[in-house]
Amino acid sequence: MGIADDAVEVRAQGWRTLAALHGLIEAELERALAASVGLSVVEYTVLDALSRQDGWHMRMQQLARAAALSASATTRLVTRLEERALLTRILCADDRRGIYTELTAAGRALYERARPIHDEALERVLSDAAEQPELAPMVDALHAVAPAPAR
Amino acid sequence: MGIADDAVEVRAQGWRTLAALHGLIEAELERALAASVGLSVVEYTVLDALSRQDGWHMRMQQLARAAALSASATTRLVTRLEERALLTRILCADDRRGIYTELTAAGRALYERARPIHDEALERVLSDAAEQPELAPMVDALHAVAPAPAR
DNA sequence: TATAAATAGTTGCACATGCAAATACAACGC
DNA sequence: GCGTTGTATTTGCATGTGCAACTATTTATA
Repeated sequence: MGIADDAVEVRAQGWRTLAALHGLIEAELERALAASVGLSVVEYTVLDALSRQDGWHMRMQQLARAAALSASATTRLVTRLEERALLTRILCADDRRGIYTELTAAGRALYERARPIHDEALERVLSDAAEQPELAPMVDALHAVAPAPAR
Repeated sequence: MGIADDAVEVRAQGWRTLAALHGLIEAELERALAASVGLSVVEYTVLDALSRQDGWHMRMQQLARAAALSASATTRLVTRLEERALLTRILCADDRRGIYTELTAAGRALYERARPIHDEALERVLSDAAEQPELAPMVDALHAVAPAPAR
């Protein structure tokens, strides 16, 4: 087995590790958010993305990219959240194909309530994961990403 | 904003990055595997896990953990693969609740055909990702995980 | 031995997702 | 101006998933 094959095997192993950590985190966030505020992880992701726009709206497509969803899934996700009065659709005048979404007051309030739950769950699952030798390097890398742009 | 808040923000940002990279890789593997051998990523994961047992069987539960799926999803996934004659269920004599699964010759053959496709797609998507500054540290970490146990 | 508790796997059901087709609008070329 | 092409979003449909309830078997307890 040459060094080229080794590289392939290392990548495959790394991908399995990444997937494992991703699954672990997502499952824990899912559990915590569902139990406390009745949100799924994707739903939280949308509220988070919108709130990070701070009062400004987002188009469906941006939302789709932020949530890593298809266009159709995004449509229905937004519909769900709209039915719960957490956000509103806003037809935009300058490009009448486009649709903006914006958090309602209730949406912002629920997000504020969800965020500490989310953050604590994330911290919990990451400290757990850091103790598993095969996951630890991935956890370290997660902490070492470039900081978010200033708010 | 204190250093504690910063840590929270760094974790959140790291998690978004991890999720983004995960989504990127999964989408590309999905595309490549579906197009060439008609397998989904989870299906490939199962064949891979079974083949890595090299001739030995795996219980449903181990498979569920390896694929990060629920027990019920695993049942149906195994059923799908069994219907395509890629693996077989084997009732085990010593614990008659348990069910082992094993690759068939066709399953092993398809896996051998899928593996280079998978590995090339993984390499491709990782080199692409390595060029995006916000993803690069994560990609490096993926390459730095502990090597798999010798085969 | 009999009965209860735990474990492995499967099924009913509701639901979120992706793909492809449809709709509505914008932008470009003539 | 008018048709063509491209883009944004939505809907029909098929499918994969998780949860909870169920069956079969093992293990523990009295």
